[in-house]
Amino acid sequence: MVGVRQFDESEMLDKALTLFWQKGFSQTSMQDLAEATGVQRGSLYNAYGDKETLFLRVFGVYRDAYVQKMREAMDKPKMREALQSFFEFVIKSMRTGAPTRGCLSTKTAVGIEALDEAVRSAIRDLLDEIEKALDERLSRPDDAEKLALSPSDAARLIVTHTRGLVVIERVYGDEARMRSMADLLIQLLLKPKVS
Amino acid sequence: MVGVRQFDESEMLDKALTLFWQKGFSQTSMQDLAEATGVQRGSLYNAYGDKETLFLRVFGVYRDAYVQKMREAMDKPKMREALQSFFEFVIKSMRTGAPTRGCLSTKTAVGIEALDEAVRSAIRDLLDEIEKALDERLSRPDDAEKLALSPSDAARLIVTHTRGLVVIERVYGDEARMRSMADLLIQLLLKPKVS
DNA sequence: AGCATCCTTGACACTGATGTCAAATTTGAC
DNA sequence: GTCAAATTTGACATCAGTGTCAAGGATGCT
Repeated sequence: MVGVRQFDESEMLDKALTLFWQKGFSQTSMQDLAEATGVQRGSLYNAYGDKETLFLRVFGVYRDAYVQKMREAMDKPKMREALQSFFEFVIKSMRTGAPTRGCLSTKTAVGIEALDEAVRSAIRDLLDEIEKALDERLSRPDDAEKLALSPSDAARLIVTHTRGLVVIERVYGDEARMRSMADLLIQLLLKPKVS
Repeated sequence: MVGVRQFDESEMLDKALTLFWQKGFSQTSMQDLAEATGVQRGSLYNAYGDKETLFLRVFGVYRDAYVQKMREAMDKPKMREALQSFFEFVIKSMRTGAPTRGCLSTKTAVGIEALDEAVRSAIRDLLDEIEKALDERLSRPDDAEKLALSPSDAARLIVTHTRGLVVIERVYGDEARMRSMADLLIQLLLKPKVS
């Protein structure tokens, strides 16, 4: 290594993530990123080639952190608590920041029109991971509650539902409403066991 | 009336709607609109002032047509059929075009970052109308099926769920998956009446 | 210390967007 | 037919974005 990178990559990616999350992919310019990260535009182009490649790198950071925290949230013995905690994490994640940042993957999925395959597939991977984590958690038997659907069906339904919450957040900005929608779904999915 | 408009406004709005729906608000330029509608850019500026005002006008057309067709779809005697038909309409609406156009209101809601109040409120109105129509339909008693939630809760949950379907459509482009998610929700909401 | 290599920096070319405007044109009303 | 009012038209000003590049600057290795 001779000419060596002057900036801390991980720090830069974190700051870039904050910005992409806040503003969305299309509406974040390389100039914005340069200002927010303290790294010159030219250096970013030198390191990543173009905006999309940089985004994909940032998205990887986002995804890893997101999935890990989500799994932690769901790691509770009782199924109902696990689901409540899952939704709490999901909602809190969107409601952070001012203005609230929403959901990066959804913003990207819906915002980019010519969703090129690399980005689309990154988002798909994330949703697949979320679904998988849910499926695994829901497959654990629970003494007190019985799932109204198969774990895999329930997992998919929950994934779809969380995507809906994202949109509700954007349109109404009403956290109580989001919680209420989450509770209703849990209520439909879990029936107390009849002994 | 002295200097009179040369273009057919309703025809123009229809074509503009097609374009906005296909490409989304941000990614549709006035130039694009001029080409697609056959009306010069200057004329559009003369008639509407700016892009957002034109969009709001177009969105009105979209909304009226959407709500009307949705109400028609739900106008079936049996609740289950009404819901199936509702979801069929929603899904078909998104899956039209090549590439499929998705959902205009959601694209706009999630795509525009600095969602100015006029646009945000137009979208909110539409979702409110959808919710209201669902609530009304679900409030009709049904001989054979019993709703697992109150009509108003169910209506909101369905609205949220359809927003989720939009995102699934964008990410997976898988119509079968969308139908399956719709069916699962119907299944959870409707229990055959126990006599 | 010197060098090769990579990074950084600022300027640049290019493209495409929005919104403005004056001049030309159309057309209903008298 | 003439006129006034609105629309149409094409050119223009302005701005912001992406990506490129050459020159200058660091820095690890020998």
